[in-house]
Amino acid sequence: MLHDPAQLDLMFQALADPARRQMVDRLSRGPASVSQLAEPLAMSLSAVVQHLNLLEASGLVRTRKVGRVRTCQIEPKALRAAEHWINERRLSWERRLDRLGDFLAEG
Amino acid sequence: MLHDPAQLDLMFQALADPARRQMVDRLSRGPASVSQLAEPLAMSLSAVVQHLNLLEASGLVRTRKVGRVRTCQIEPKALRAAEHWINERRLSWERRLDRLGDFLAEG
DNA sequence: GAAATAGTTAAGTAAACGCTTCAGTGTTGG
DNA sequence: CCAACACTGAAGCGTTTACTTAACTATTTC
Repeated sequence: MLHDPAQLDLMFQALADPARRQMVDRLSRGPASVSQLAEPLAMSLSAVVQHLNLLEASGLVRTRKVGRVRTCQIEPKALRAAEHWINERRLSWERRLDRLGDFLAEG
Repeated sequence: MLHDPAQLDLMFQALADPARRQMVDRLSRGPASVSQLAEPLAMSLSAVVQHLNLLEASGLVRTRKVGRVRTCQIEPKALRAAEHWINERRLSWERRLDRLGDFLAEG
């Protein structure tokens, strides 16, 4: 589910925006309400909610509403999926370089 | 240089587009010319060049022109920087969960 | 040196994005 | 019950993005 390309697409798109990365950064230190997420950002609460909805649609953040406050959490599994995508490509490249090195050393 | 927030911004922005990720994926298997990068993509060569310029500006890809062909390579250091950003946030969250578990286990 | 190749650049366009404001909804405290 | 609180949703607006086409440059090849 997490490795499906559409979800990956949403995740990388979500991470592309500085405000959303700042929100993820804040959430990495612990859960927060929408207002708490909004506090350090120089934009309206409404804008923050829109960013939050994207983050949630991407799977990077899970939220839960109790009473009138929506509490937000990071979803580490989703972060790991994005991490993994990058890691695989980098390793693929580095392994290729290693093989090339071995080949040249054999000469 | 690589951890400067502006560069990180460019990297995540570059990775946000499916076509550009496909190009990175292709390059993870070895160097390629612009035309080779373009071949599997359903868009004009011109569009591919524009994507490539973004990838290069972000630091994710390095290119070098010899004669009339521009050869492209992945820059693993840049991939690692993006990977690292995500990894730090995920670990921060997971460490927090661990401490919480320890605290509850102590009771 | 003419034609094919490989890429570049500029201009234009439609759609997506990131925001704003404003008018709500549901929740809680006094 | 009513005011403050914590969001939510829709409409609108200027900017950026992802393309396109077309005209161009520089290099090979024949």
